[in-house]
Amino acid sequence: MQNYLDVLRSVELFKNIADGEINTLLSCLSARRGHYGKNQVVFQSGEETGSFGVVLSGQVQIYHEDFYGNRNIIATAGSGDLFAESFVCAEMTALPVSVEAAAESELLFIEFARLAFPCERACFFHGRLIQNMLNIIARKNIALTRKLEFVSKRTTREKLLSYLSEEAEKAGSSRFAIPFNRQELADYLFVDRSAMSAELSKLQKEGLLRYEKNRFELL
Amino acid sequence: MQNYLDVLRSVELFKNIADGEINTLLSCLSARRGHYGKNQVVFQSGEETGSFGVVLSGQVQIYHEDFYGNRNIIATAGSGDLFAESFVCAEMTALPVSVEAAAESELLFIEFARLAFPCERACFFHGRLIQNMLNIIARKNIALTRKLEFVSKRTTREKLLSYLSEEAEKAGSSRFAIPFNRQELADYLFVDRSAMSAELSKLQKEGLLRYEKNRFELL
DNA sequence: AAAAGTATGTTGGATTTCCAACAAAAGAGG
DNA sequence: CCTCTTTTGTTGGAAATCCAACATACTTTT
Repeated sequence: MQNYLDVLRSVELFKNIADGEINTLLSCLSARRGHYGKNQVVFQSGEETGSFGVVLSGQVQIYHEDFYGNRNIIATAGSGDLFAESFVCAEMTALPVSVEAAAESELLFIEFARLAFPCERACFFHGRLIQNMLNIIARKNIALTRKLEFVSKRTTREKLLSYLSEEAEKAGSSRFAIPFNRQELADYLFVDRSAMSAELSKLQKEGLLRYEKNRFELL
Repeated sequence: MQNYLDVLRSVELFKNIADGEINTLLSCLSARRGHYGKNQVVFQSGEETGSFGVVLSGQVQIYHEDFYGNRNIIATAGSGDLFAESFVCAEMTALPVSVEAAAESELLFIEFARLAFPCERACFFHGRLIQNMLNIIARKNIALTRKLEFVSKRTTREKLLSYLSEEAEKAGSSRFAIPFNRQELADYLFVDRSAMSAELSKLQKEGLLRYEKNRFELL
């Protein structure tokens, strides 16, 4: 695992755990490592698993296939990210999604039970780990709720304004930068890029907004 | 607290904790109780709090006010529900939302730190509680992701089909009942009720679907 | 500096939603 | 059984989105 120490250090789940402890921890958790080729299936929908994953290198795609066989990409996880952790923490019996390597990937699997229940050696980090996990999932929760607030709006204009207004709030200023380019923002808000671009122009013409690249100002 | 024992029993956070233990637990957590009149503010946006709430009776509304002062209702919590738990578990410094009593309510407040860190008496239930909390938040997470998958679709038709297709999958059958009436479903999918009703008729006419009341069949 | 590639803005027509108003059906209560 | 209320379905016009295509500006590469 030595060669992935820099990645492991950046994994939020291992926050506040000293480098020296990570190896102990991984063996206590009996973490397994696996190598996956591009497009190789990691988890199959319907499968039962007590383990979640950590991406050491490469990238995986989490997707859902509906009744008609359409594949819906729910998320992608890159180096340092967790995947399938919510399902495992919710103690779901069967996975409602599939996971596939989007590129050649090195993955780490950790059993939830090992993480959640103190071991006989009473390793100190179990408490830390479960708290980190709670933190991660709670943050994801907040991000999802936030996004849902934007996309609940009916028009592109309203979506934009609610998004931008919250970015302003977050920045504590009416002038702020956003972490998206136009296409990414459109994807995030589930709208058409060109229509969104047009709406942005309109908002600027109407004097509600000023922008240049990814820097905005609400007026 | 005696008079609320039946509610406390139904609180998911206290799952797998014996009735007899609940009083010990509440005092170990130094839970505070509070009475709120209708429209009284429980938490103010921007406020710092280390406590989350449990609704013992009545109802609270969690909402967000944007740049322009529009109030956005994010959720309502009724008897037995938690509120503000994600923010506290994410260790956010300031609340990004406000909470207000929607009716005369009896609320319970629990400090996250008390819940997460074992006390000097090493009460056994701390581990249980934090695991329950992880479970609750993970489930909410899954529900939010699920909803986001539906509302990410551009047309009412696609939203309906993806929602119904997942309900079918959940039920393990192409015949299933949904927990919403038309208005509720429209609100859930963020679409217009009448347009959705029309789209449902159309789907039925086209032979993709059969329905009656809240019972559906995918074809 | 030229060329290729990427990001953003603009426009018009087809499609879809939204909105408001109304009709029909179902349910609740007296 | 009748009345009142709620739920669901229907319709037409206004508004908004989507889509495709293209123009322009900006970046990166060679």
